[in-house]
Formats: sequence, C-alpha cells, structure tokens
Amino acid sequence: MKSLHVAANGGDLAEDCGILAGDADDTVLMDGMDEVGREIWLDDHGGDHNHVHGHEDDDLIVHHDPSIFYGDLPTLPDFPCMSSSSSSSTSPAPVNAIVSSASSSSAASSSTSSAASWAILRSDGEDPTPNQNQYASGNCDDSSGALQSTGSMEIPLDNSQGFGCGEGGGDCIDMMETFGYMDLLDSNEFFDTSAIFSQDDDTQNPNLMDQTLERQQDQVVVPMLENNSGGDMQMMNSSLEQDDDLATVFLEWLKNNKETVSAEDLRKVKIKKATIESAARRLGGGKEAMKQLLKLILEWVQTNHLQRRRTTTTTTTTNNNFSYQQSFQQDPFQNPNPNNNNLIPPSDQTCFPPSTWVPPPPPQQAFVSDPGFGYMPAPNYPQPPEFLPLLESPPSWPPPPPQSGPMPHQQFAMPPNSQYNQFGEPTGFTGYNMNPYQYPYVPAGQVRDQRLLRLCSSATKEARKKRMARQRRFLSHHHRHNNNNNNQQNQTQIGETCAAVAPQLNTVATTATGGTWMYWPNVPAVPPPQLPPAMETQLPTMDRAGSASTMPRQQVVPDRRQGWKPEKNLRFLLQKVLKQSDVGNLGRIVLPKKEAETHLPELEARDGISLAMEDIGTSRVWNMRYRFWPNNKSRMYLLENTGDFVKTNGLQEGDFIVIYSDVKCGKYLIRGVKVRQPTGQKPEAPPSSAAATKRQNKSQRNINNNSPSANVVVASPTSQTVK
DNA sequence: TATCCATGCAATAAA
DNA sequence: TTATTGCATGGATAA
Repeated sequence: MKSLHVAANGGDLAEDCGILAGDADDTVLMDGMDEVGREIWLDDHGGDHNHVHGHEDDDLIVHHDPSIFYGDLPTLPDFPCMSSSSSSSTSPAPVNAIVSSASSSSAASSSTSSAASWAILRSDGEDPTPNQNQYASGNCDDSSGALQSTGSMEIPLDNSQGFGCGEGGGDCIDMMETFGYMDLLDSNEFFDTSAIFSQDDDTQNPNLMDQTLERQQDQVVVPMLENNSGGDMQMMNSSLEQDDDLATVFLEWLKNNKETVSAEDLRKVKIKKATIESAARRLGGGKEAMKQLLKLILEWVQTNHLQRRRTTTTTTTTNNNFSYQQSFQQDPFQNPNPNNNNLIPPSDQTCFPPSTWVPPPPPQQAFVSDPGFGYMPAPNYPQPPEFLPLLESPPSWPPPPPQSGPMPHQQFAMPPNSQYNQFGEPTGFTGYNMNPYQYPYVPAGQVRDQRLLRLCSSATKEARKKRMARQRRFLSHHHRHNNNNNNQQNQTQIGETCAAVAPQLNTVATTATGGTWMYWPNVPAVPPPQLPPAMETQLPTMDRAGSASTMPRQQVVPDRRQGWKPEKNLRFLLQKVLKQSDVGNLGRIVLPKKEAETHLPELEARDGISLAMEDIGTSRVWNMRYRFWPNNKSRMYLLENTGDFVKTNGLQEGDFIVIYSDVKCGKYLIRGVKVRQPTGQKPEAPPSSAAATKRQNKSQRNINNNSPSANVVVASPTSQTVK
C-alpha cells in the first residue's frame, strides 16, 4: 500500500513553489517528514521512543544496514528543483527550512535572509517548478501507508484502488507521488468551494448542497478553480475556466459525491498553480492533461479522502479527543535510563509499525499530563474535521513549567522541511505518558486539528507575511550570492526560483552515509569520481567557518530502480568542523548560523528547543538542545549537551559533525566524523595552544574557501576510512 | 562596513 | 571551589 501524502506543509512554500517532484518515472523525494516525524515521537510501544527506523521493515536505515553503503551507487534521479542558487557547486545554498513558527521576528529573520540556498540540481532542467514540498509518503513502512499520519493529507493508498495501480505500481505510484506533492493549503485554493458551498453549514446538508450544485451548474464556471489566493499563487483558472470539459468533470464528480463531499472537504484540497502546471506537463500537457489531472485529483479525493473522512468521523464521534490522547502518550525522549539524561536509547522501532495500529482507545481526558514533560496543552478542541487548513508555521511551545523529566524540552523539533516538525507544535508530539498501551498514532486530520487549535487564521496569515518577507530577503541575498558563482549559472535560475519561492524547505535529501564519510574542503564543480556509495550525494564542503554553508550536492538518492527506497533518505542539513571550544568541556557546539537557521527549527526563544539526535554511528540518541544566543544584532546558534556525544565519538578539534534529518521518519541524526589524513598519516594533533588553533583555523578557512585542496578523507566513528 | 563565529570571561549555580 | 551559563569581544571574511 502506498501512501499518498498531499503535502500540507509550510504554506508559503507550498504556495509559492511547485511541489511536483520528479518525473513520473523518477524517484521523488519522499518527504513526509513531518508526519512521519510525528509518528516517531508518538511512537511508543513500550517506552521506546524516537528511534525512527522502520520496524521489522526492509527499509534499510543506513546504520542498521551498513551494507548499503557499499552497494552499488544508486542512480541519482533527476529532481525538478535542485538547483543551487548560490552556489556554485561548491556552495549549494540551503533552502530555508523554517519549520517552526515563523512568528519570530528576531534577528533570525535577518539572518535568514543571508542564508544561501541550496538545492538539488535538476538534471533535466526543464521543469522550473520548484520542488519544495516533496511531501509524499513518509511512511516508515511502505507496506502500510495507512498508518502514515499526515499533518496534511497523507492518505493511504492502496494500489488496488483509486488509481488503478497495476502490479508493481510503477507509474501509478509515480503518479501518486506526484500528486502526493500537491499542497492542500488553505491559502492556496485550487478548490475553492466557496462558490459552490456558499456557507459551510450548507455543506453539511445534502439538500443545500444540491441546490448549490444546481446553481453552480448553471454558472458553468468551475468554482473550484476560482482564484482567491492572489499573487503568485494564482490558480490556473485562467486556463481551466475556459475549459468546459473540466467544469463538466468537476461538476459531475461533485454531483456524484455530493452526499459525501462537503465544502469543507473541498476547501482543504488546494493545489498550487505550479503544481498543477507541472503535473499537467507531466501528463502530457494541454487540455487533456488538465482534464486527466483533475480527474485524478477528484478520484483521489473521492477514493481516499472521503473514505477516510467517513472512517475518521466515525472514530472521532466516539472519541474526538483521542488524537490528543494519543499525542501525549509518551515522551519518546524520556530517558528510561536515569543515569544518562542525555542519552536516549535507541529503539528498534522507530516508526510506528502500521501493522500494530488499531483504533485508538477512547479518550480519558483531553490531554495527558506527562510527568516527564511537565505540561501539556489542554485545548478544548472541537471535533476535528478531516481536513483542515494547514498551518505552515506551527507555533512554538508555550513556556514550559518546570521540567521534571529527564529529557525536558520546551520545544521539540522535527527536521526541517517538515512543516510540522516541531514537537512543540501541536501536531502530535505534545507530550507523552508512558502508557505503552496507548497508541501514539494520531490520524492526520486530527493531528492537524490539534495544530489548528493553537493557531488561528490570523496567526497563519501573520506567519505567512513574515515568511514572505524572509523569502524576499532571502531571494535578494541569494541573488547576490549567485552572481558570484559562475560555474553554476545554469542552475542558478532554478535555484533562485526555488529559493525565492520556498526558502523554508529543503528540497533535497541525501542518502545516509553511515558507513563512510568524506570531507571535501572544497567541492569542485564536478564531484570527484569514485566516491563510495552514497557519497556522491554528500559532498559537503566547508565554509570559512568550517560549517557546511556549502551543502553537499543534494540529490535525491533513493532510486526505485536501484531498489532504494526514498524512505531511507537522510537529508544533509549541516556540518560543522569542530573547534576547540566545541570539543571542550563546555559541552556545546556552535553551529553555523546560516545552516542552522535554514535547516533547523526556527527558534523563537533563546532557550531553544530540544533536539533528539541519533548518532548514526552508534544509533544512540542524544538529547541535545538547539538554541541561540543573542549576538550583537544577530544570533549565535549552539547545540548544547554535546559533551557526551563528543566524548563518545572521541571527537577532537578538526573533526566535524554532520547533522541529517531523516526524510522518512523525521528525526535528526548526527554523526561525528574524525578527520583522517588521506594517506593514512596520523591524525594531526590538536593545537596545543591558542595560537596554533588560530593558525589552524585560518588555514582551514583558507582551505574551505578557495583551495581545491586534496580531499580530506575521514573516517567515521566506526573507523571506516575511505580514500 | 557588515556579518559570522571562536572564545574569553563574568555571572551564576552547583558541589 | 568548580562547573555551567551566557554575554561580549574581536579576528576573519564577505559584501
């Protein structure tokens, strides 16, 4: 079963950037991180927590199956929007991945503007449609997309239904994946049913709906295509409105489904113009393509959403609180080992195993107080409709009360490009208790409802304004930056497009490279050949500060043709060459500002958020804190509670850490990488003096900046060294 | 000139 | 007294 995930992520991104990812036969980045991530954190099953890997799944996670590191390098698929704006190949700029509330108007915003974007380089370069919301089935288990919680619209798709996927589902799945990127954004009203359903209440009344439909039929114009979003999010009504066929198709469908469809349903179905255009192109273009696309959309809505809605309605009728209940079941970060508050034992089961899902138990209360968490939102949430407008910028947690648990967190963040990636955001990870019998799984719609409880539309709009402002700044910066990178001019345009329209999202994912690591102080325009598996997609370079302002060549590693599953993807977020102060006893690592702001959750409070970082090398999960310090007019971002991690990995100055997010499951992963000399020389001893440190730093900066110096071969903590 | 960030160091907390 | 936290400074670099 495949899971169709209709992205509902960050609104402006989805609004502004096309989401179709990849050609139909290309692998697309399955970025259902938000939902999946939520599943992770909700994942309980006996107290284990946020280990995010598919349970008993053949989904290989890099560090669980080192063999994949040495397997054949999968063909890197094309990606629609992978250009790096800024970048030269040596400095792909991060696309903003503002995952938390955008309400922060602090210096981060200005800083964000400086964030160079990076994106995957689209090979064909044909489709300018930015591929920002590569939301798709973030299933941890392909076989059970039904369990994919989706903050947006991730609806399990059975290949046998809906789209008539044949065996293997190849093209069909691709198609679904394509559609899986359709955003359902409240601001992006492809299906604006307001013209049909004059008022919401009407939608609950079939008779009224009939009347409305009849009126609409007379009007011919396809109301769902009414454009009310304005700006660059204008829908395709210009073309579609002229198409009686489309109108007919839609109205026919509407009539056939008027018993079940509501305005509320349709209102949630929103697809961006770019998405539609891209999809239409992929369907061959022209009217027929549009028609086909429309049918597909409607079919999808009918086959999945409506069915799901009925199911959910039934469920929520008896238990309209269970989502909260489930959400608060267990703190995945609660450390069962009181002796090590920072270490989170990994779990074999990182994703909610679909096979174990059962209807949640009836609610006992609106929320569960988590002894470890200390506080829980106690919203009086309404019975959630199935699809609610999605908020692209989840709010941050309110200030938590004194934390009693071993792993307190004011905010818990999900990896970027997951619009629901903050645990502090009411998408599901709102707290946990330790009741192993309560299911953490939260149906997508209800999860979203939780989110909505905390966010009013005004807040959404406000957040959008801020994001748009950031985007503009970002674009401006990006523009300047790109001008300095001639060797990627052919990618710049796409990159700018992507960055401009959707700086919040990562557009790319890299494969996990759990086995071997290679540090490229300076990535040449053409990556050196003979890279170990998975390394082609991870060629991070260091900027002057040793951070990964230059992101690795972002590619969508998973390739179905190679037997790779997109769920295995890890998205490179940033890396940081450790300085003395990073590996000292302070237990904190200064993170590169640009990448932090781009790829890590946006921080509203200086206290930051807790981030569970799974050590790729050891599979241990460390509870770190991501925070910032005000610094002049800017911020300095830090990762705290890193002392044990550094010690465990034996990291020294000059080594570096790499932070990934699991595209599939939405967790963060960290890897400490010890730098080794390419020729097997002994590792250079850390500077014994401040002067030496400065010299080294300076040298390193020089290397990072300009010198196409020899690649530094590094070994993973597992002592795997690659030349 | 602006920005980033490494790190010094003062303030505070904990042992 | 030691450890931790958090701010401020200033060098390096980019714009």
